[in-house]
Amino acid sequence: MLWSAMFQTLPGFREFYPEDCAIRNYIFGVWRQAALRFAFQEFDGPLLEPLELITAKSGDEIVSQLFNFEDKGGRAVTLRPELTPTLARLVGAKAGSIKRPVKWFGIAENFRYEKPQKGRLRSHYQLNADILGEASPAADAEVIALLISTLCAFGLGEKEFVLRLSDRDLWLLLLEQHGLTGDIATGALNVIDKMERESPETLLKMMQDKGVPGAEAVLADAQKLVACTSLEAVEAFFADRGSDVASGTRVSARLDQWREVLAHLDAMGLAGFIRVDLGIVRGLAYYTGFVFEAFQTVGKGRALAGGGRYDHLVEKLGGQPMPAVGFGMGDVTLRDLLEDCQLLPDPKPTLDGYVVVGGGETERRAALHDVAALRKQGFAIDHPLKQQGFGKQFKTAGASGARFALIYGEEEVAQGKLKLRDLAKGEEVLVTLEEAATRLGQ
RNA sequence: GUGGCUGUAGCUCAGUUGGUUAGAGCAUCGGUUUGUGGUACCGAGGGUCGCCGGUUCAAAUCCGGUCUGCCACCCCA
Repeated sequence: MLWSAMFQTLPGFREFYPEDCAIRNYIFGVWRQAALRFAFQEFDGPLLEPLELITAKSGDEIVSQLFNFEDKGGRAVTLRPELTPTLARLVGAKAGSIKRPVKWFGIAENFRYEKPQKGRLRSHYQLNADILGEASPAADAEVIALLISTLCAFGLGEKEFVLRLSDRDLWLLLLEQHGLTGDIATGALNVIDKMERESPETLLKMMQDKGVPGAEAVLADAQKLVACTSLEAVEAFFADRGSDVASGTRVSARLDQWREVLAHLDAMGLAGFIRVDLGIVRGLAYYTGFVFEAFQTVGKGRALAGGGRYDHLVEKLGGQPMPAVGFGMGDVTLRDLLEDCQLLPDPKPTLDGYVVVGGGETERRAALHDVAALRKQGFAIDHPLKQQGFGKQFKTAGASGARFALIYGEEEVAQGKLKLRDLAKGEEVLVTLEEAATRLGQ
């Protein structure tokens, strides 16, 4: 109590007692296994990065949300807020010699200096998976398939989440047809991103504040596009509004890419998860094509993961041009959801045996010898660290969750054997160490 | 960053209009039980009532501040 009164955990940080750590490891394990099955390779980078690496990607405004400081060498550094800049640097540095496509994933602790709230802490873990060096929609589909499959590996299904698929290219084409390009178009996109939450009046005002000409017409079209829930509807929308030949050609080329992604996912049996939803824009300016979000459809609607294509980022961070697509999935929201759906595994440790020892020094030595031998063979064995009565030891053995109690009393040790008690069934057998190992292995 | 709510044992919570030494259940530890567990019974440990200050003869209780957690906004890599 004294210590906890003197030092409390920093705001927005978590501590992992064994039960929590077991859950964390379970989540990491499922993430890793899913990514490896998709033939992604694991990588990692430094927790601490030059501040500039982050601002180069996201702009100077982001500094207010970073855990940044000056190190003893006078360098401006920051705890990493995400893994993508590190990835871009690693891949960019070897862009000329690396085998493509690059399929990499990382499980990283990320930090952000924000006011903590449930589901949004100052430290969280994230699975990141990215494909670099492949511009075709097959790469987008592969990444999306991994995202969906990963969530399914936890036992989640179509009832629990959907994947909302959108496209910044399509939006930019539409805005271009309205004569909007560059910063004005980006500003308009930021407003469109808020269409779900804000009233039409507010949106119009926001558009006008950003200096978007013809804001009313742009918004009217945007509403129609957001209302589309299928690719056919999107096609019809663009066909109805008409356009010049050049623009029309680019729209139809883009729609071909949509068809490819959807066909790919359909062939993998994942079509049921996909929702065409142009309402997803994602605030980040660096996304260049498809953007998507896994959105939970039970309980409180939250985004479980998000990502998209970012074809210019590697080049921007000093490397060579390299198309890229990827996603990030945080552990906090995911764990909350798994808890709500009761999909978390029993956190009890899986012990093979717990030793019960009676008598004196002879029995204790015999037990310790066997403990060491069984552990060496790969079994998880625990034993009492102090002399206790049999009753007490059996109580502990039962509570430990072990499958067997290994009993070393005077009678057993005198015969050079031990008694094996199946703690669930209550059956006991007198066996040698070798026989015990055989039974533990079954 | 802005606004609101919140805080008593490891956990869930009682605690009378301010009034002796702040309680319960669960959990933990010990015992009943130096050769047989989950049940039962007995017992113990564990709190400067989030922290600091103020009012008062007297504060867990009233007032102010502060920190934390939660909710909404902002932001969302």
